Amino acid sequence: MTHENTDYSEVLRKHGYRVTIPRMIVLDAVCAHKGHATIGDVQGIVHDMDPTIDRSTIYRALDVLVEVGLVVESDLGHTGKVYSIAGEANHHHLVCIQCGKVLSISADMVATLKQRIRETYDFELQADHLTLNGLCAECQEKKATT
Amino acid sequence: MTHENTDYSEVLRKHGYRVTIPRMIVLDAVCAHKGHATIGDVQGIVHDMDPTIDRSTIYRALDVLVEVGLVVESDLGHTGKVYSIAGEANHHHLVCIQCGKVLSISADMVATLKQRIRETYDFELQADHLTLNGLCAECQEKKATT
DNA sequence: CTTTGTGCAAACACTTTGCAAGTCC
DNA sequence: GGACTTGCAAAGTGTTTGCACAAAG
Repeated sequence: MTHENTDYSEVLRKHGYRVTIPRMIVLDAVCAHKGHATIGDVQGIVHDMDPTIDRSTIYRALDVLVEVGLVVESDLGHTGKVYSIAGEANHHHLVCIQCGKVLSISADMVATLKQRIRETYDFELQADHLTLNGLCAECQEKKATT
Repeated sequence: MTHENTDYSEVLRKHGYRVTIPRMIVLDAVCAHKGHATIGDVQGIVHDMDPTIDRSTIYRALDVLVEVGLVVESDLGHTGKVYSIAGEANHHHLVCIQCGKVLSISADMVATLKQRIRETYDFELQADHLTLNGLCAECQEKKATT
């Protein structure tokens, strides 16, 4: 569930990258902020752990972590890019285009759609962190009242 | 098909906005660039029509047009925000997270999912311009070969 | 004639880059 | 020791804002 057991050092080395403290901290930060961490979130957490780590380093570390596959980058639209530990439970997101609220839905909800799209278009929907936009219950009401 | 027949002047006025040349041109630009226009696209087209129109004006005009509902703003992730004329045919998008390619799929493809999500979560998926991320055929191969 | 919209320029937030010093292997 | 990384500071990007002038109703 955490990344403690995964040999992330190994993964980095395998890709020719070095294992450094800033990278560990950035990885920890993404892990700590369970769920989706915006760049802002990550920067905040990293800053708490070690204020000397530079913003640019965080950007570069995230790039590396995404490239080696330890971290997944998704785009929830409203919020900008978000980062999460790879290999977490499969789940998708309903993002309200009005208020930005995020709901999680189980992967099997979209399983049939996924298969139909694969068959018809030879297009493989994202396994985890698929994002679906729309209106949440409250914002539907707000819109109706207007 | 174009916005010629719609009384867009009326729509603007109804919302308390004035009908101005820059706004018309921005609307024309979105309309001209059939499909999804990025902000860059719009700026380019507008600049061609009238180079004196300022960037800031375009941003403001788009905001207004989206607010009154003449233009729809969606977020395809990779490309950033895109704009399209409201009321065009319903269709959704498959966006490749690798190469950014965009495929269109018909609305009824997701109809059942849409209904299930409405029933289960009281969440109304976007009627048009829903965006689904994943890997296109080519990028699946590329990834497999790697 | 009053209110709203525009162009300009400056401010802004966010991200990227170049480089010397520091760190990992 | 040599190559990769970092921090710093500076340069980009793309977007927003304040304000005097122009235009719409």
